[in-house]
Amino acid sequence: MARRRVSNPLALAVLSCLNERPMHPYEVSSTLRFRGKEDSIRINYGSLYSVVESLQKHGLIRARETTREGRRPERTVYEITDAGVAEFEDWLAELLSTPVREFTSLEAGLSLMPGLPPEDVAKLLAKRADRLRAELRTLDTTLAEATAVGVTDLFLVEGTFRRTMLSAELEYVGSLAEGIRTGSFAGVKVWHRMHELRGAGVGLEEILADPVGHLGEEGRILLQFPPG
Amino acid sequence: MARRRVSNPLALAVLSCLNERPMHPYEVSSTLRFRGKEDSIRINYGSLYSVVESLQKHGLIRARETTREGRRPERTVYEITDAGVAEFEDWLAELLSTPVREFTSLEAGLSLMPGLPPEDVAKLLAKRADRLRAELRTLDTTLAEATAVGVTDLFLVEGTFRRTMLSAELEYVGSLAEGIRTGSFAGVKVWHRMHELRGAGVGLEEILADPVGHLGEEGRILLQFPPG
DNA sequence: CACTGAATACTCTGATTCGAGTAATCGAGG
DNA sequence: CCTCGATTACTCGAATCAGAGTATTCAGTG
Repeated sequence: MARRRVSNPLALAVLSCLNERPMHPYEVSSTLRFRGKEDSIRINYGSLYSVVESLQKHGLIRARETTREGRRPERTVYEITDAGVAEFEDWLAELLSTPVREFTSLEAGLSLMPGLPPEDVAKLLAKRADRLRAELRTLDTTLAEATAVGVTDLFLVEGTFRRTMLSAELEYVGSLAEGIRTGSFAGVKVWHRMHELRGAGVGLEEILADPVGHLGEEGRILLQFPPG
Repeated sequence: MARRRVSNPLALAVLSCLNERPMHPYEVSSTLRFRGKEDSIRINYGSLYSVVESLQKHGLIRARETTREGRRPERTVYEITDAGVAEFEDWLAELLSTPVREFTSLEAGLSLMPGLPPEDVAKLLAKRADRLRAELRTLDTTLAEATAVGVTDLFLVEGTFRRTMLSAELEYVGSLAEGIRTGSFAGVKVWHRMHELRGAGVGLEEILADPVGHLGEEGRILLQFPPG
């Protein structure tokens, strides 16, 4: 997605609004907010105005008129260009069809989790599971309410997608927490022993220099695959 | 996560390395690469050096010595401070225990998908499903190979997590594509008709001004919940 | 009819991020 | 012994982002 002139998804949302009819930036942001898009696309003023300027610079939108009512700040109404329509369709098609590697904070956390003792990690993950369950409950009631009022699947798609992903995360996190707690998760013993030694004042560097000596045969694995 | 002085997850990875032993920045990056962390944490030089500087500025790490071999650029070796260790543990605990709203590009795409005709979207999503299947195959062989060499669960956790999430996404995307194709997904008819009219030269603005007139009773929903 | 809080409509600045670019060293091959 | 590509070790600048801050209008309240 780096090759697009304007890469912020907010720009796509702007194009989507202007594809409907000309608007001024603030109207774009209110429209998006009203339609609940802020739940799937980060909207903030700083980005909005720089994104609009950038879209204009690249010929994807053009200023139509600048009006001023009373002593209010002036409003510039923009309209989409043909190039803008093409970019909108192409970009949207790409977003839907092409998975991109996204780095989540949980992945970062998991990849560095050996930095905390297993008992702590198990507790932290269990807490996360609780919070995920709470989020899921909220989301479910929101979805149920919307359905009750007659909103169709089409407008709930972001919500149901989020539901799917949250629920997959919950299942993973829950069973991981359990596996660490009960020790069924392979590697917990060495992991635990490592923190025991550290607590006793042995440096990580020392342990890694001679894992078998400090941790027994199970530590051998660290020679090839050091922890994070 | 905005309240942390240094918010880039790369900073956490740096702390994690320095928690092991003092290193110079480039060594940190090689270590992380060698351990495969670049798959879960974005590592790039630009960020690395500014993150290191920022960590130093906030007293979480400190420069230990600056050496120079021959005419090579000089290397500054950093070590973690007590405050740094505390920050590392606290931050890691937060990452593991607290879900944060993350905006994925697919969510953005889904929330704006009414901008393309349903037939196109169904095809694009089917393509995505294919690509997800391919990614899953690759990931599965990687995991199988690692297991075969004796790597324990502990060091495969990022991979198995990614597997879970990919597979949940695949299931959702696959069934969404199918639902749109077959019409079992509620709202497809109106959505299709809208693009038919647009193709015939009717503006979106016009349609939205009188949805029932243009789309029949099913268009009524647009009065309350306009599309994206 | 003065006051308050919400909504309108941006502007500005500092911080971050990215990735291309630079420049030296080292080992392998012809 | 000379060169070529890989590795080491960063530097720099342009672009982007975030979000606090500003200034005006308007609707409702006492």
